[in-house]
Amino acid sequence: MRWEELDQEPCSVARALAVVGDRWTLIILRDCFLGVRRFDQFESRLGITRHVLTDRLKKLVENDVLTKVPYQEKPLREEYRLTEKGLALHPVIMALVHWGNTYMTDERGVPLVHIHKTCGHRMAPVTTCSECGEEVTARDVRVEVGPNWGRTARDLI
Amino acid sequence: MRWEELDQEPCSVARALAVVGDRWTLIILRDCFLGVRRFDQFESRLGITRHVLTDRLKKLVENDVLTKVPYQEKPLREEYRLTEKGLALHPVIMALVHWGNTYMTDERGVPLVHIHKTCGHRMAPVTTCSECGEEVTARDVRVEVGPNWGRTARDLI
DNA sequence: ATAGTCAGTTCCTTTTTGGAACCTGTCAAG
DNA sequence: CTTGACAGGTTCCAAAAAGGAACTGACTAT
Repeated sequence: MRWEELDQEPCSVARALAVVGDRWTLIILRDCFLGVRRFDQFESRLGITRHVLTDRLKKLVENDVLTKVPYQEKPLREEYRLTEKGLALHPVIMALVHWGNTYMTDERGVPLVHIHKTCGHRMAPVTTCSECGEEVTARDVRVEVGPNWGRTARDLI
Repeated sequence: MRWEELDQEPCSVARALAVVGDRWTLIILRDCFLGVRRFDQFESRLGITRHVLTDRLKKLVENDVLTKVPYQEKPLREEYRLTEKGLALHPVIMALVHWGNTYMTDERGVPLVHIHKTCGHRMAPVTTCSECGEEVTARDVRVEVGPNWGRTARDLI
């Protein structure tokens, strides 16, 4: 399988990763969630090369994760903003931050903390079940193939 | 910034992505959570080239996300299993599946569903606050730099 | 008139993938 | 005792992607 064919796979992870699964995209999105919106801000913060940045932003716009919004005319300047689809990636980013905070810190402690505006506390994201509200871990979940997907060789083991 | 320098960044997302942020790693981990353990299973399911697979598995073992466990001797054969650190990535994978299910499905509907063994229902992952238990969205969270991290140019905007 | 800003594009080099073939140790069948 | 299969790689080369630096174009400020 080539990387470009990933979006046709019968798996939501594969399809999601076809959009956000490359080296720089999730870091660009992290910055979006921190409020970065302009090309040169992304460039100076990330140290990414300009044409890779151009390419990734274009793909994110094509996939409706970001939109270009003009913030001035003459000359036309546009900034990149998260769409609803893009905002919906927030749980992914939070889960990554939490994992990094838990397993990848050095002697200086956690670099970033999340504050829950509603309750005011420093928080960690907890993944819970939409049906019963209990916390969910890897061992509590079974994965099944969706109803309209025959059990093909690649669906499961 | 080069990709290899990412793990020194003062950001947990960057550090997490230094380990799992490349094209294939999260798809390999998806398969790990589905129970795949052996080299040739990964290869045939993913269609990944063998030396890229070798390299990714090696990096995951080096970063303590997977361990090699012998399942036979003569000849020695080892399988790859998730460590606790690896299992802790489950919320990331679930969040990606949920996002893919929400935004990337075609007319055949969702390819994969999660069943919560504890309550028996088909579930969606909900990210909640560890302190107050309420659901958390992107707009409810403020990100702050950790206490031992001075506010350097790249920390925030 | 000169310098600076923003958002790219172009050109060229280095690194990383893709694809296929080959290797090694062991067992099992004919 | 030769052949084939299997598991888990390694080697080789061509193609694709990323890194790095310079250039462009449409302005604005000094």
